[in-house]
Amino acid sequence: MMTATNLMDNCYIPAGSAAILNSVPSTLPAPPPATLSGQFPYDPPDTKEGIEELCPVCGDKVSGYHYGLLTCESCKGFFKRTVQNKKVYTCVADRNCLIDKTQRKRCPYCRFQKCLDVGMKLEAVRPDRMRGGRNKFGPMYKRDRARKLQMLRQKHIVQSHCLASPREMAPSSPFLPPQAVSVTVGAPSMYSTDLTQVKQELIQIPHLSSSTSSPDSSSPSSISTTTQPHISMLPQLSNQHQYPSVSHLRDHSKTTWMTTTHHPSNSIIHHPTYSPKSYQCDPGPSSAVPVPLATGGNSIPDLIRDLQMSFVDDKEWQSHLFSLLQSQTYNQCEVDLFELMCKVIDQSLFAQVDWARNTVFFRDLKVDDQMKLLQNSWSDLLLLDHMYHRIHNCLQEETILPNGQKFDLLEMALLGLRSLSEQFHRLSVRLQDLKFDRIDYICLKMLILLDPEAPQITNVKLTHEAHEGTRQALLEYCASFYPEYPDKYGHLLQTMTELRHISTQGEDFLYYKMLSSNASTQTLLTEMLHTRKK
DNA sequence: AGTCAAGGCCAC
DNA sequence: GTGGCCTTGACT
Repeated sequence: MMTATNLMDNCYIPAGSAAILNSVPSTLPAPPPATLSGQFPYDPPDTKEGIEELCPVCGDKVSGYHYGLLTCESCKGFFKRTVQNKKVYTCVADRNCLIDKTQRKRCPYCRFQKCLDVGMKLEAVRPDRMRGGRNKFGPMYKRDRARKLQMLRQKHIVQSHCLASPREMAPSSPFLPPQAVSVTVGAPSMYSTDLTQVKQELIQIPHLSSSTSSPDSSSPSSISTTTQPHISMLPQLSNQHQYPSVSHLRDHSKTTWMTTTHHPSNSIIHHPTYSPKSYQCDPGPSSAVPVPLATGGNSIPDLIRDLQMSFVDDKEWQSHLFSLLQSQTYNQCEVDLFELMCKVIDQSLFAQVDWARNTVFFRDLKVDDQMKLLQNSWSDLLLLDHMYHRIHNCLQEETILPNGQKFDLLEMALLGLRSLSEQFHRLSVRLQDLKFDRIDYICLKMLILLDPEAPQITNVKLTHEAHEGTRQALLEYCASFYPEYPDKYGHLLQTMTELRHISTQGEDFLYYKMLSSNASTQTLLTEMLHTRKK
């Protein structure tokens, strides 16, 4: 429950975040109707046209930048009153009330929650109530205006080009779907339709709260704990924690977390509209295993067939990644890239948890052992995922976020340590030389996860048997399908040693960077980092 | 002097 | 309590 005393505190944790974790998200305002700019496409758009948007909280007309982003006058006033007067609201329903122009007055609790969700900044409300003047957000507003104008101009250029030859149009980033280049005006129209659809597909998916950033924040210490919980894949946990901790997972698991059956939507988030350009180089259906012809009539070992069942489609993996990035930057003028990286890694960890708990062997282990195994392997798994998707699905090194910022995907895979990229590339080349395929990837992930030497696991026997079984299956597979690579199996295992070498350095880097930046310890990521260093 | 994002005012 | 309009004042 939101309290008066912690409202202005930097560490304020929105009361609704936990509740929203497993509730139906309130919908974003409906996209504005498709309209044609008067003289489009012959006149360039002006600045004003660029901010003709709808309030991200209620969908009313925007009156300007207020507390960090473009909102309407009423939400501005509401946010100000709430923060200044330290209002405490409660929701009489399920903390997931629809907030739109006509219903925004019904539930102040959900309205304030949504204000925080979309990125309104508590710190922009002045404690001293001083009038007039400018605050630190001024430059951010300016950049955002410039960026919106530029995007609008680009859109007009692309649009005119598209009208001339629609088939030649290609999105410039995963966040700019072909549909975005519709005949509409205003930035939200470029994304809100997509997000609404995404959110509808996520109705069953529990939420994770997350942070927005201040424009000048260069370290997580300046994170304001407002949330953007619309898109997430997390189990609901404590009210007290912005993020669930591993220990929470442990407790919670006894009721729902580890015992729930796998639902595809829990780990697979469809992004309905965009299509990353990286797929253009995808030679075929990514979920179809690129299996070479077996010699001597051999078939894929049964175990591997079972393992394949728990793996999401490759395209959906990327789709999920870009959905996360999009949701974390939607309607944000500017985000702190380090903070964003940590958030995405953190949520990737939950995806990793979700995947692992549905895999053979692992699901038979006790929760404590499951946690130990994940703590032992998460960074290797993250790195291997990126490496695989880079090799087979043309995952880009970097991407342009919806707000125009550049985000380094490779740096994220390296846990922030960009200097490891050369080692990463070398290892990628080695794997490519070994004809590293999807089954190799699946087996290696399992071998990394089911490490019988992981510290403090109790059921060493089962873990060892699982590891041995997988190892044997991979060995058979390599021998049957890649006879021309006599020691493919052995080389694959060697690369895993190198993989760990890279991920360990990344972990060290991230650990000390987060430590020195006084980051929140209430994320799964920080908990994983701390656990490994204990 | 103009801009615009803060806070304030007050009819509803 | 809400929300449209007003006042303020740093910044350009």
